[in-house]
Amino acid sequence: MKNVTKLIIADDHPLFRKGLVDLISTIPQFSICGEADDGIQAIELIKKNVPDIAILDINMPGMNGFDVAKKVKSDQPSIDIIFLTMYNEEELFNKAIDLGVKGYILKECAVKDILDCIISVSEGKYYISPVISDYLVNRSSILKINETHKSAIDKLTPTEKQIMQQIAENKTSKEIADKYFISIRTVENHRMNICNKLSIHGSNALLKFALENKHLF
Amino acid sequence: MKNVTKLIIADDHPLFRKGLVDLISTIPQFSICGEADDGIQAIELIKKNVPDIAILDINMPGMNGFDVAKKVKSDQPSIDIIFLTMYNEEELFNKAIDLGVKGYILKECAVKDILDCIISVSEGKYYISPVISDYLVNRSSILKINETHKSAIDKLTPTEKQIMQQIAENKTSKEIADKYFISIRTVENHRMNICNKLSIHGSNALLKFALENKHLF
DNA sequence: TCACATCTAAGTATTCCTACTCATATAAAA
DNA sequence: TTTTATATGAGTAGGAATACTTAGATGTGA
Repeated sequence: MKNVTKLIIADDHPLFRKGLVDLISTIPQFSICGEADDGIQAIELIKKNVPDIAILDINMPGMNGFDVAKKVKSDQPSIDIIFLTMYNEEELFNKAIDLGVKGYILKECAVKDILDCIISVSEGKYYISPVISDYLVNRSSILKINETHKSAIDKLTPTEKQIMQQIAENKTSKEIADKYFISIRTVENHRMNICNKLSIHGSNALLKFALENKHLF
Repeated sequence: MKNVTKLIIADDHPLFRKGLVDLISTIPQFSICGEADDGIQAIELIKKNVPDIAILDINMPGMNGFDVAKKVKSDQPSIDIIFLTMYNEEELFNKAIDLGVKGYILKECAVKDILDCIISVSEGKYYISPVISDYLVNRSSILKINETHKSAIDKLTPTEKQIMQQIAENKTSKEIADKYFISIRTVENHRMNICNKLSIHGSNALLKFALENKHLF
């Protein structure tokens, strides 16, 4: 393991950047080998100074954090990347994970969390902000929609819930019928009754609902 | 805010429970008002001693953590619940969130994380283990499958990706055709080409794939 | 006993998706 | 220039889901 971890910070807000630099400077284990105002400057600095970790703001002029991360990952894959962002949106988070980003923290996080993140990543671990829990709890696909549907789901009979489980596993009506030794028409009737109870309409609506609420049945 | 936070711990592994008790005892802010071996005992203790927070193992004999949490949430909803579990599975995690559980940590977590969790919950915040990041990264729906499919997705042409986005939004071929002023047959051809490129077969397979990989297009 | 919910099953019709083949136009690449 | 990839469109076929109606069997609770 290295003695000193070299960091580069890219953020277009000077004040925030200064705060971060000061914070990191209190830890002797880390040294900051560059600061960037925007994405393009970040790329150049990373190429020139070859840090261990690059801390990137997602929202920057010129190239955004994603563009920078993509470029770095293809040119210098050994450099770890931390996203430091204001946006706690699931889409962005998932995209970041897919890009191979090692850390994801929100700017609203406590100072301690930000340091924890940098330390974890420097130790080769992943770190995702605990505050993400709030977005996990608040995001539509888990709670907002579910709260609405949960009561409706309770209206389903045991057999109907069983059918929903099978639908969520992408089984066709025929497969479900064969599995439980009942007529395919019975399964189709259950499907229709479920659709009515849940106020679901349109083609494949049930499959979509079942996939999204899989864990509730 | 209270001065002392009362905790109950339910876990069927005595050694682990002792470790946890010792750990928590080092913090004067917390006091342990009960320990349980199994779910039923946990319920009784919680009813009798009325803690602020209940720390529950998911895998317990008799009633499991979910059963206990459900009962507590309906009888004494003001009591916060923390799940402490060996299982880092998405299904369990989502179920826990839906139950209104405030903390979710894995037993493999660092001691510090476990303390952070209890402190956060005692302050009214949610806390989900940073190590969850590992499961987020490793779980099939984000990486294992995506890694396999990502290369395949790159083979899609821009138009095909556009079609996939629409499919992920649950649009029918007809709706997509109308939106882009092209023939429904063109859309259907794109669908088929996409199916071939991704080696997808069967009814609704494309919809399912699109929903699961929404964020990649 | 009567009412109600649930599970079972079928008839009919429509819409949508999948599968496979063929064809034309265009633009980029070899 | 010839090939290749891409986007466009159509013919034919079959499988599957949705929509709506009707109806018998069973069990539970009032």
